Amino acid sequence: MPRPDVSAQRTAEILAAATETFARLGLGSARMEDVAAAAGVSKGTLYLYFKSKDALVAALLQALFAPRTEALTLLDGAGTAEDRLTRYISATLALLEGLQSRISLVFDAFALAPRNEAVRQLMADHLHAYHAALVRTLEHGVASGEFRPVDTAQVAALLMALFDGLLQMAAVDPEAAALRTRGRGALRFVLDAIRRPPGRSA
Amino acid sequence: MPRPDVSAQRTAEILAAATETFARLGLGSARMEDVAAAAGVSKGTLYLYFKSKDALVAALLQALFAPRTEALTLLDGAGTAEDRLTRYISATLALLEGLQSRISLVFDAFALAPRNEAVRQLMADHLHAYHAALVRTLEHGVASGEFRPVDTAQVAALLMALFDGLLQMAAVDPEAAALRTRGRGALRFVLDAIRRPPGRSA
Amino acid sequence: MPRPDVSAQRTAEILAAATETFARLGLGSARMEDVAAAAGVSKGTLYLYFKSKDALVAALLQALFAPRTEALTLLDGAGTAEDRLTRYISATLALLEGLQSRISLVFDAFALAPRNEAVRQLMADHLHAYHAALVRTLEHGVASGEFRPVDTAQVAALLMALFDGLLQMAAVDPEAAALRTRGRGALRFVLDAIRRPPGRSA
Amino acid sequence: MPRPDVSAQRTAEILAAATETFARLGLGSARMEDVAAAAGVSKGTLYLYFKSKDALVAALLQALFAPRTEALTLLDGAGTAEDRLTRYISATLALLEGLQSRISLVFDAFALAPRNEAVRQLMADHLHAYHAALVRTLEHGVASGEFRPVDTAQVAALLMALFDGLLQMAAVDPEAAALRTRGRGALRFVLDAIRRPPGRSA
DNA sequence: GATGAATGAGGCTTCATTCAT
DNA sequence: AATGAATGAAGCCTCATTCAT
Repeated sequence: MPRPDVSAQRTAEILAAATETFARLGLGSARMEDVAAAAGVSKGTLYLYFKSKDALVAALLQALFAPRTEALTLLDGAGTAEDRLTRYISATLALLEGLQSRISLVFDAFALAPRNEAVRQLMADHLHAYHAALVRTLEHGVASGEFRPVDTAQVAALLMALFDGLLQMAAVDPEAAALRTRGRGALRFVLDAIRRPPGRSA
Repeated sequence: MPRPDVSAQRTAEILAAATETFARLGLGSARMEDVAAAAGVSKGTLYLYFKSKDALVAALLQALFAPRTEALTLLDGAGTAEDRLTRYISATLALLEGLQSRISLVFDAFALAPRNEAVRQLMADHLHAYHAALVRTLEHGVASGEFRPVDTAQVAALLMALFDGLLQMAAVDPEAAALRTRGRGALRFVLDAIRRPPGRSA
Repeated sequence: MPRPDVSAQRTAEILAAATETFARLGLGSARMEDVAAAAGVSKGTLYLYFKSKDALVAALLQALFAPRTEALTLLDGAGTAEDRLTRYISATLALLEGLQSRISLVFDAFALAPRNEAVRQLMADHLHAYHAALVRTLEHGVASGEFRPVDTAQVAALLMALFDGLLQMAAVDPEAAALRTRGRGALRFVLDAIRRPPGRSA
Repeated sequence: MPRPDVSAQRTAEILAAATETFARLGLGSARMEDVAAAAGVSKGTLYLYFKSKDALVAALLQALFAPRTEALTLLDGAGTAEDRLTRYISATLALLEGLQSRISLVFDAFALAPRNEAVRQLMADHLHAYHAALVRTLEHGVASGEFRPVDTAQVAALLMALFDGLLQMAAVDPEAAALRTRGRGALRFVLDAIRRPPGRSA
């Protein structure tokens, strides 16, 4: 009776412990010893699962961004463009709130990006996928007559900037509630601005 | 008669060299040796002007945010609210473009904030002043009939998020031109959304 | 009826793998993991057959020197002293050529000797047996009138130095052919020098 | 009044301490901490003078072989070929006796050579220079009629092997006196063998 | 003030060895 | 017997900081 894949489980445990530890202490200041302690294993064990601190960080950041990238599929789901945007933003805001405690990792990642090709690639890929999905949705809305014929690339960038910016603000001044409120408010603001006035279409 | 304050000049030189060096190598990775070399002084001299690496970093971040805070005075200048916002954004975008090469410092600062009270305070103060100035300007616009009666706090947060978010995106995918273009586009978008329709007021 | 001693066979396999691995990577740099991989067993298994890395090394070096010590019996065989020396040298040169790829082990052993009593003893025993056998043979040659009445201890030391020295040179500058050629040349040189001139005895 | 070149002196001190320490404990087992303690400096200081343990070892081995290479100039001095060989061997034997306590370094070096290009090059260069100088001297002796027309390359190799072999034997069984005695005996033996019989030339 | 050699605490990583399965 | 995951001691190296000159 073989044990369940101990290796994969242990990998996940270490990744979770590393995420918590690096978020708490910072990518640069957290020591591998801290991660080991948090994971309840010895320092040496860490190196059975990850080649180096750098590799652990890379894996961790990948895991950190994966759900955000996955949430993008909501933008290609069913319903009006506005439905999709609303649904996506709800999901993302929930993610970001769950991220709250690990938020400094995102900034560590941004700070690291210019000097770490793996990290830079990871984030660039995420941002491009993000932008492309938003553009698709906005174009769908424009084509269906839901939205005015706006510059979709521009508005997509604006939306991204908006939400990333909110995240940034939340990091410095964490009023947990505000993030969700402001996020929804920001979306409503943009939708109001691009929505085709109902009467005009007649 | 003592020479003009040589000390102050040397302090500024070190600060400039530190800014360049920390931006290039990262707050965590840059060594005091690197800063000394960039400043053209010895390592020991650094400690005559700054008590420690932490103190140097704090001073540097303060200097980094100072011009952005100063630019806020443009929001309280003369002219319509739209004039002021436009003027302020132009100045800020110019600052940000000048910051381009030091952009990762901002992320380092954000990453550091949760674990360094001095840094956190610095950034919180900046954000609060920023927000307050925007709110004042927006309220002025609403009062003067320039803007529709929007939730000024909400729109102020939105504008801040917008510009910080653009900065963040520029860091990962630096199309130098895009920052200014997108910045102006974003402002226009928001202004279009909040501007009172000219005919309606009649 | 138990199978033929599986243990002994496994021990030999591990020893062979260890020899190859330690020769390739060096006594100090090769890891038990490397040996295990080369032997096709797990790391743990190594410790079932050898108490420690040190014990494995000791066993390995013993095995490395054993054939050289065994070859000494050729010096006590039948024939003239010159026959015996020639026969012995041929066998030894063959051994050394077979050793070629493991030659660095010999130097590792020499380097280890002053700090490892077991190794020092092993090598000292070998050298003493070697010297004694050469002296016996040379004395036989002198007694039989084959050789001039040389200082046999001195010539024995010289012969040993000669062959070990050739081995050393081969390690740094491995012209495979040279070892055998130079070895035979060296023996001939010495034999020419100590052989009693044929005419003189009349 | 500038101090005498402190740096060079400190470099030499560290090199001396490293030589002693590595010889005593072995290249692989000695820790940088041991070297630092022997040199009377801190671990960090070592790295101001040598980039890494490897670099320190390389420098040390270079310094170890340098005097032996320099002694080769004696082979190109004045006098008969026999004079020169005798003079060279005396000098070398003196060196080797002085080397006695550091002899295991030589074997460490031989063991390292196949896996460390810098070391291999160093030793190969030394051996080639050594061989070339011996050949020149022997050819001079042959040309002047001092020596029989022997195969000089072969005899040169033989002489080198002889002395290196004696060194090797001394390492395992260090009878300090023996080295010098055996060394001179070996040289005399070879000279007797290659010297042109005085009567024959008539 | 200025220097830069020296320090040593501390981090990352390796690897011989153990032991539960 | 065999395994290989886990351990943790120990080594190399870095770098913020000090201080004698």
